[in-house]
This record gives sequence, structure tokens and C-alpha cells, in this order.
Amino acid sequence: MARTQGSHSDITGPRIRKAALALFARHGYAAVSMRQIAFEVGVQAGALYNYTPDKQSLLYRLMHEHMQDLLSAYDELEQSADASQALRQFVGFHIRFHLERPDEVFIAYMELRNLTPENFSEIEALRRKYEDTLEAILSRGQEGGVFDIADTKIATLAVIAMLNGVMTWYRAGGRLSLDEVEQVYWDIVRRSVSA
Amino acid sequence: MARTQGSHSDITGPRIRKAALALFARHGYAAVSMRQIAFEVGVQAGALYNYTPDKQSLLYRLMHEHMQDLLSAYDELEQSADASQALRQFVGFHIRFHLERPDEVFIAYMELRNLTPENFSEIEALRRKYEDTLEAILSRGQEGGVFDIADTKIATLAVIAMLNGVMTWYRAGGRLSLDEVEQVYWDIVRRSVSA
DNA sequence: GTCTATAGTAGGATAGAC
DNA sequence: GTCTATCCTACTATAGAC
Repeated sequence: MARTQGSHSDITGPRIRKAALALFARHGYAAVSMRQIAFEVGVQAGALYNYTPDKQSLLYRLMHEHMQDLLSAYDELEQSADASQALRQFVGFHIRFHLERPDEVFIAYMELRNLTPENFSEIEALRRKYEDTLEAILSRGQEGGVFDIADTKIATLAVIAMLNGVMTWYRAGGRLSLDEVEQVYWDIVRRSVSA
Repeated sequence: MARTQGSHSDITGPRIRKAALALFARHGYAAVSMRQIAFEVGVQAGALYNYTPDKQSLLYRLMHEHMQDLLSAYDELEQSADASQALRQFVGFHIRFHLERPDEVFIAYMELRNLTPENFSEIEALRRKYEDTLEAILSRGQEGGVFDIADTKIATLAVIAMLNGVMTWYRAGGRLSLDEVEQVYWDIVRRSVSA
């Protein structure tokens, strides 16, 4: 990993974020030192400060980019007008998007408390925005008589919590394929909100 | 908080664990120092080592006691022979038990990675044991034709994940009473597994 | 049982050479 | 842009006095 002197401004930045992502996900933000990150990248600790003003900004940027990616990716879907179809779409999207980014997801959830209050507010707002897209689907179906939901706010949180659970156990190449996982979860979600 | 010399062996131990619990839950194990804990208790850092061999043991003990309490409390329930009733019982028990101990629950979930491998294995075994009690209920109902579940293992994890979500938003004195929360979640869980 | 003091280590961040 | 060197702070854990 040792590296002699040289200029690498265009690649070092991304490598730092990649290393930080993996280390934060594995050991937790507080337990990871700037020296560890630098070691993974193959530079000295001081060099990191050419790319981030401090450790906190590194964490914030990782979380912020992840949430932006999530919202952008969802926006790019062609949303079905049919609430039931839209819900199915959401379930599949959520599971696949999150399983493709286990480290980002883990950090986005576990490291919220290590953000400064200002940074926390910004990330939290993005998370709410994402939740709102699901709640909109549930409300639409409820009003159209397709769903029968006692409390759409709780149902929103319940569905997301349930889907997030897949991250704790799913492993590629395991007992179930991704399609099967998606099918099983859709089956559970569909029942839980159906009229 | 400052305290002059004196002997308090019977009360200092519990106070240390109580302080550690609150601090670990709020800031995370890695981010909390022994000095902070000592300050909360009103002793010097060195005095903590009369009660715990090290910081790791303090974390392990908190998590272990929590899991033991959980299993004991569930064992004390008179379990209904009817699978549907048993599931309803489980939902109510899980929600109430966990909402009564937000700090313990938070730590038991978030600090798993800060346990040594040996300690992790022991806590993990207790967690599996708890999950198994729910899976037994679901399997029983499935075999009796009361439930219609594609995959009882996934359903177990999905239900627990969903119920755990309540911890992230429920606040006493909020929009919904505990009874209402329990009712809404039971409604969702019941539908999601019903034949 | 708690104190003060400290050993020994490691942390975030910066300064100046190349 | 990266290096080496370092400031200053903080940490866990221990030793010995009271």
C-alpha cells in the first residue's frame, strides 16, 4: 500500500471516500481513525486534508450522496398510476437498491448520531422525503379503496422497517434468489395493506 | 457530581452500569470514554475498574443482561395454544417490552460490532433463541392452516424488523396510545400472515 | 473503595519541505 | 499533492497513597 510522492488529485478523492465507506461500515465512524483511512488509500494521514476539511465532512458527504442517489433513482422510475402496482414497484426498488449498497445503507442508518446537528437535519430531511413517496402511494390506494390501512403513517414506517430487515440476513448466493426475496416480501407487504 | 472519598460498593456498581447504558445509547460505545462514565457517576475513572475489568466487559454485561431479561420475560407469559392468539400475544409483548427499554434495545442492536468475537457469539445465540420463539408460533399456525406463509424464516425476520421499527418513532404522549400502537401493528401483522 | 498521578498509546489536525 | 514531523489533546488502564 505504501506510495511514493506524486500527484493524484483526480483519483485520490474517490479512493478516500471508498475506503472511508468500507471502514465506517465495518467498524463504525467513531472507531475509525484518519490514519486507518489513509493507510487503506496508501497515503499519509495529512494528505487526506487536501480532500476533506475534517472527518465529519467525510461522513456527511457519504451519507448525503447516498440519499441523493436513492431519491434520484426512485424519481427515474416510471411510476404506475395504479396504487397496487406502484407499491409493488416500490418494494422491488427498495430491496434491490439497498441490497446493492450494503455499506452505504448501513452507514446511513447507524451513523446518524455521529452527524453534527446541522448535518443531521439535512440527512433527516432527505430520509423523510423518501418516506413520503411511500406514504403517497399508500394514501392514494387507501383513498381509492384498493388498500385498507388503519394508519398510513405507521404503515409507511412499518413497511420500510420490514424491507430494511432484508439487509440483515440476505447474502447473494444464499437460499433464495433476489427475485424470490422480492416475491416473498411483496407477498407479505401486499397482504398487510390489502382491503 | 464531585464526590469525596467513601465506600459505596453496593450502589456504585449499578450506577456505573446505568450511566454507561445511557451514554452508550446516546453517543455510541466507541465514542464514550471511561472518564465520561466516571463523571456521570461522580467518581474518578480509575475507580470504575473496581467494578469492571475493562470497557468491553461493561458493554457485554449490559447486552447480556438485556437479552436474558427478554427471554425470561417471554418465558413467563402463559402462551396460548392457539397460534393466532400466541402471535397476538407476541406482538403485544415485543412492543411493550422494547418500548420500556429504549436504551437497552438500541445498544443491543447498534453495538453488536463492538463486541469481541466471543462475546458477539454469545449475544447472537440469545437473539436467535428469541427469534426461534416467534418462528415456532408461525410454523405452528402454518401447519394448522391458520396462517398462510410462503417462508416462515423470512416472515419471522420481517415481523421482528417491522415491530422494531416502532422504536424509531414512538414517543409516550404522542399521537397514539400504547394500546393503539399495539392494535395497529397487530392489524398489520395479522393480515401479513393470515390464510 | 476511591483518590491522585501517570504510563503508554493513539487520536484529529496543522506546518513546512519537496 | 504528498510527505514528514509535530502540536495538543484524549484515551484505557494501572500503581500506590489514604
